[in-house]
Amino acid sequence: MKLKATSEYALRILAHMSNTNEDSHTAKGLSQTLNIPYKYLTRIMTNLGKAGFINSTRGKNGGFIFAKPLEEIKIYDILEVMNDVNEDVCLMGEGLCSQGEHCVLHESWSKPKQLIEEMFKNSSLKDLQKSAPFKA
Amino acid sequence: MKLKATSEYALRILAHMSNTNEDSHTAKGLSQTLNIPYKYLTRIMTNLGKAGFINSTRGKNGGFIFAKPLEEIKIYDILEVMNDVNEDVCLMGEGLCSQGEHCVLHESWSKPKQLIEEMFKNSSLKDLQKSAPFKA
DNA sequence: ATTAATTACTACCTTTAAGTAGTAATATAA
DNA sequence: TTATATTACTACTTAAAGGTAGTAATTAAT
Ligand code: SF4
Ligand code: SF4
Repeated sequence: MKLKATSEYALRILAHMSNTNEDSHTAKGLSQTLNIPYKYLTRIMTNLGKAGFINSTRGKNGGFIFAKPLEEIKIYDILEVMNDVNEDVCLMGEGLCSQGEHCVLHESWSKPKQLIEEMFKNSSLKDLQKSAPFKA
Repeated sequence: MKLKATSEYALRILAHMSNTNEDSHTAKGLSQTLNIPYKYLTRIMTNLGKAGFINSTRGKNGGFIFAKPLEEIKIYDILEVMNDVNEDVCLMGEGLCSQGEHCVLHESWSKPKQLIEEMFKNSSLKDLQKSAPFKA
């Protein structure tokens, strides 16, 4: 049970950005601070920009800043952009189950999954702000 | 939140085997019934055999049968063999968090994860027997 | 203008999971 | 003993995720 690397990176980046009061962050700085490969990070940043979470300015003194209030960026939205959401998946595959009957594991699998999904939908970067205790 | 295809296949196969009272199942039959690519399935079966879950006999009338009582085959064991367990992973990566403090999402992420893991550890194929309502 | 610092884009490389192909080994039955 | 039905093994191919390299575009400072 694990998000993909790209999602973890995105969350780390955005959580860290929301954590600090610097108004602008450079790819270089984020890469070093958060230990994420520079080139890979820049691609993620571009995607986060296209998704409307952050704005970027190029050139000297350039960097990234949030494009909207932190409470409007839900964790779920981030995972969606990273192509990392899988709702309603049977633990044995997809579309396997005949409707009506459920195997004994169904609830124990789908309930906790739903809890996590709800959490992702209900929490925003605002919630993470000042609360992500990174080492770096 | 999703197991890898190989794990899903393995669960489907074993759940189905435990579901039917045929004493032996062939790769061909399982492949057709469960809609799993034949060649891929045979490799999975070999692994399940090496893991000690099933026995195989080759040649005419050959096939696969369980190697031990269903209650001794835990879901978790199957996922372990399929290399699909990830305990104690932070939602932002690994080894990131400074000890002692936790971010606001930690519990909402790790608690449900733990529930699922416990379920995997506590339930066996015996539990799935006669309870997996497959279409096929 | 020139230079330096930055993001954006395009294309490639590597690794891992998923899937396929061919053949060898084994067991049964005719 | 030959044919047939099966699993086991080895090697390849494909697809997707993760990661790298080089260069173009943009901005600001000098
Ligand atoms: S009931 Fe069991 S087999 Fe059916 S969808 Fe739920 S987990 Fe899958
Ligand atoms: S507290 Fe938050 S950042 Fe730290 S390990 Fe838990 S989920 Fe990750």
